[in-house]
Amino acid sequence: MDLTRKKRGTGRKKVPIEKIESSSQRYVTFSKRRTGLFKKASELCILCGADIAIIVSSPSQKIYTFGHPSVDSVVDRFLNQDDHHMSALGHDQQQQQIQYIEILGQLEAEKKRGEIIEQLKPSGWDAPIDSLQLQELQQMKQALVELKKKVLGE
Amino acid sequence: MDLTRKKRGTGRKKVPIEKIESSSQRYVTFSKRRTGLFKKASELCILCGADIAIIVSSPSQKIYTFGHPSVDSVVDRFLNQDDHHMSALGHDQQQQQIQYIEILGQLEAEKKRGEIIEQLKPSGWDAPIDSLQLQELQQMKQALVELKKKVLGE
DNA sequence: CCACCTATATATAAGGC
DNA sequence: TGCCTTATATATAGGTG
Repeated sequence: MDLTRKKRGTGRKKVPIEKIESSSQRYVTFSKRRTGLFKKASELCILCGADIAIIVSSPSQKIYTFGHPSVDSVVDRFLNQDDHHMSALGHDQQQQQIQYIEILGQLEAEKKRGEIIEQLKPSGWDAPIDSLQLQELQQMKQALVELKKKVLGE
Repeated sequence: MDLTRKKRGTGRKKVPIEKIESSSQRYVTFSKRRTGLFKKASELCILCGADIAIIVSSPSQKIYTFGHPSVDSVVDRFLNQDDHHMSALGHDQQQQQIQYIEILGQLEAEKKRGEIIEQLKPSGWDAPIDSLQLQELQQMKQALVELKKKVLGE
């Protein structure tokens, strides 16, 4: 072992959260991170007794899935939640989900400036938050806490 | 800053990948890791241009989802795969998925040896599902509202 | 494309407020 | 109940075989 201890590999470097242009590099990253994502999911299942279904569609349309106990069972439970009838509202709200991702990207791209904060200004956003959604809010809030930190100067 | 530099926090400790007994601790971990999982997913979406849908069912049956561009679109593509009509095979393959998780546990326990890994080869599976609706996005929306307020500076 | 390495970037388990 | 800090455990980008 260790015959010459020559430095193989230059170590990890920071990569901005934006689309990777090099297709070959993008594929490598996709492969590694998909594996990591599935591993994280399985750990969450085991540690907390949660059930999870993940469906990933690569740029080339190939589909990969992860499911515990199975993709079916989890998706099925999701469908049986109580509402098959809210499809009309769904569309509008999907935009919110997309926004979440875009905001992540924006903050990442311009975190050095404090100008972004202006752009995020909500006009008259206001909504009653009942206890049921409190947990969800907490989760999402946590998600951007560090981004906020970066924006305010990392 | 750093008036006393007293050591607050003992730092992260290793936690075995097995069910967390303490319900309160389990909840904390579930919350943190779910957030982390969603973040990883969003990064994968951005970095590689992938589309992802994640459905998580907590031990208490509460459902959380992540989707880009939306849970619907991804699940839909999943369903429309040319082979989603082979529901018969699904069952058999589900076993492999379960195995995947179990093997990860073993890996964690015996990672020092390099012989177990050969078995995990997740690829595309299919599932007999009809259609998918969503409503958790409502919560996402609420979350975003709160997040924006936070970013704006409380 | 897979397995393995190294150097770093990130995620997070514990505690303190 | 939440948020923040700190010390570590993990995940991974870049390279090699």
